[in-house]
Amino acid sequence: MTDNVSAEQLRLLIERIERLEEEKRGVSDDIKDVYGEAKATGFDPKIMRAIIRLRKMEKHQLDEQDALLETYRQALGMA
Amino acid sequence: MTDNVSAEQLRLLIERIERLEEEKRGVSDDIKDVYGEAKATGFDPKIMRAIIRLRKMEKHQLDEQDALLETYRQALGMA
Amino acid sequence: MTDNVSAEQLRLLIERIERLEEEKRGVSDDIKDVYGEAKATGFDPKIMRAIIRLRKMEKHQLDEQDALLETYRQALGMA
Amino acid sequence: MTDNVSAEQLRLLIERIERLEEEKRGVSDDIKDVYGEAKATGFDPKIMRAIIRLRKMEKHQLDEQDALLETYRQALGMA
DNA sequence: GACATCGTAACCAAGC
DNA sequence: GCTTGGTTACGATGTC
Repeated sequence: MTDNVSAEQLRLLIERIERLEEEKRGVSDDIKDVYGEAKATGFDPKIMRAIIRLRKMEKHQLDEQDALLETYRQALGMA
Repeated sequence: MTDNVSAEQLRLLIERIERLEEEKRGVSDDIKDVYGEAKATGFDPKIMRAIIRLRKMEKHQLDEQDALLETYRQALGMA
Repeated sequence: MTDNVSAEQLRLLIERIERLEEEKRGVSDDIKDVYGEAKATGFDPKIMRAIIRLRKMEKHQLDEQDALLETYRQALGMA
Repeated sequence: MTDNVSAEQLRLLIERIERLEEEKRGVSDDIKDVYGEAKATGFDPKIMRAIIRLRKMEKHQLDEQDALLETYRQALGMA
């Protein structure tokens, strides 16, 4: 870790991460823009967020139920 | 903040928090004990956790739906 | 788990856990309240948390961590 | 929102947001992958995060924070 | 004993 | 400016 090769490796990894985080921030900004656009069109962002959260939760709950079912199957030895 | 009164206040607040955190750790340990007991009785903790998570999510989703409904009512001016 | 006795046992265990988790949430809320009180008195919660963390942390762990961080910084040429 | 045109608009906006959020999740996963890669190479992800945080942080903020923390420590009689 | 996953806690930013 | 929601980071737990 003290030699130059490792330092260079570390630098590259960190820069890759920083670039990806920037990209991520960009997407976040895009999302914010869409909310702004929606608001300008007359929709209430708060309601939109609630709907999206609910849709996500419904999906998530389905996944959970599947996982639970699978867990039971394994517990019962039904590979 | 530099005087003794404030320092004493700060010390008391911090000690209260530390005591509460200890109490919290105690409850966490109790929970762990119940899982241990359940396991010893032959139940699978993993399944139990899945069930509890699901029950919590179901409740949470009901709350969300209520909140959404309320949001709509407000948006429509139906206090 | 298939017979009624086991099902009843399981139900009781799960309810005990759910009750304990609720209790735990209560203590967490108490902690939050103390922080709120501290903030209202003029103390900075963020710094308070840092202090509590410090008091909890073994000193030598702290030193180790600082040393490692320093090593990395030097490797990257950060003053 | 009550007529079909608005409902359709709303649907499109929500789907755009959901698509962007998925994209964002993808980038987050990429970041996680890089950390995993770094770990496999022998670097400590925790320290890497600390470095990235440092690089992001304005230096004077850092100094201020240290000074304040020091003030509190002295007030509490922590060496 | 190391890895991955999950749950929790802290931090931050946005909205009211 | 205060509060709330979202995100990130950390620690613990269970697994392989």
